[in-house]
Parts: sequence; C-alpha cells; structure tokens
Amino acid sequence: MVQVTERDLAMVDWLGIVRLAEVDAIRWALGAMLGSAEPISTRKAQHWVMRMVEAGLVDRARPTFQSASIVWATHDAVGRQPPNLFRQTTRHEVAVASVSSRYLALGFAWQRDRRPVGMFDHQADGVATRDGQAELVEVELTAKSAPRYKQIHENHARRLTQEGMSKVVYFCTADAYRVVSREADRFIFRTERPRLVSTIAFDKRGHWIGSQSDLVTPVQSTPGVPEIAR
DNA sequence: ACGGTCACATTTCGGCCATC
DNA sequence: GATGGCCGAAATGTGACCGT
Repeated sequence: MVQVTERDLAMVDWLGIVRLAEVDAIRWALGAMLGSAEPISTRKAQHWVMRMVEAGLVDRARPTFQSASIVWATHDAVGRQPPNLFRQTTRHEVAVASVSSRYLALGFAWQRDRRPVGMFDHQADGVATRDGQAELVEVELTAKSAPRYKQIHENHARRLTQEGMSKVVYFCTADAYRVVSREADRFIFRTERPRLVSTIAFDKRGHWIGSQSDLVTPVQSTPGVPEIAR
C-alpha cells in the first residue's frame, strides 16, 4: 500500500497547476518540497512517479522514445482532464513547468496568472511570488510576430506600474530572445524597461539550458539590451 | 554524392539492497 | 513503507565509416 504524504499532495497540486511536467522538472520540484534548492536524483524522481502512479494520482507517458517522459496529475487527483500530449502547445507547457520547478527550488510560490481582464489583456505563463514580491513569468520558445509585442509589452508595463508586479522575466530560445528584447526597447518606457528581464534558457528543441542564476538576475540598472553572444 | 551499416550516446526504467 | 545509490536492459537517434 502506498503512503501518500503531505508533500506528495503538494506535488500533485503543483502538477495540477502546471498541467504537465517532464521528469527533470519533477526532480527540481521534489527537491524544493524537501526544502532543498537542489534537484533530487533522476532515479528518486522516477521512483516517486511510480509510487504516485500506483496511488492513482499521477499518470505518465513518453510521446516519442528518447524525448523525456511527461507526467501529469490524474483526473481523480485534481479533477481536470488529462492533457493532450500531441497538441502544439504541449512543448510550451512542459517548458513552463521546467521554469516553474526551478522557481520552487528557490523558495518561490507558483501560480497561474489571472484570467485576462478584458479584450486587450494578456495572460502570462505564470506568477512567481516570494517575500511579498510577485514576478510575471513568460516562456517564449518561438517568437511571436513583432507587432504583437506592442500590445503585450504595453500590458506588461501597465502591470509593473499599476499592479505592483516587481519584474517581468522572459525565458527564451536565442531567436525569441532577440525579438522580445528588441520590442521591449521599443514599447516599454525607459523608466520601466529595466524591470523586464529576458534570458536565453532554452535551446531550439525546448530543452532547458539555463542556470539557476537566470531566475534571480537583478533588474538591469541601465536601460538597453545586453549584447547577444554570437 | 548517396545510401546503408554499425557502434555509440542518450534517456527511461526497474531490480536489488542497505538504510531511515 | 520510503529513500537513495548503483547498475544493467531496452530502444532509438546520431554520426562516423564505407562501398559504389
């Protein structure tokens, strides 16, 4: 018989929030729930997943071999339909979970962003909170068309100035990073611009290549885009 | 230049065992 | 029961190599 602990339930709750996660993200999240800033071993994470599968709280699948196993909370556990693994947005959701798990490891709480308010509002991929400070988190694996950033970035600026968000942090692929930063320079006023931070944290396949320090980069003291390494 | 083969790298998974 | 370390199996993508 599987014993389900408070920590297990907290993990399943988190899975319910992010919907999907790969085992690597499970490693970070489980570490975080043990109070550690380090991920637990892959073996232990897989073991945990097996226990939860046995308890009926979690399910998993590997869409293609060689790609990472995807884990999600079952309908019984969180009352949501299991995700469709073959949707276009799945890769993005998995990437968001990877970012989220790393925020947990640094002691942040993770929530979904609020539903859009009105037609021109923009919903971020997540909100990370710690010490009473909330940051909007965006994951950008493919750049949107440049014009869309006008509305999105102006929305970010408004939430920085009027909703008390402390930062907006973008985790990007190299390509998306360029566009996100350039459009931020165009559409965010210079007093707010330093509080939108972007970093290259994913490779083209959507695999995490960032480091923990990317999550706590201080806002830039001077407006402008850092040089892109070539 | 092209197509096939093969060894190697990568990643998940589960067994075993000691320890908590 | 849960955790954690170690190890080998399984499976497929990758790149080197080779003959034509």
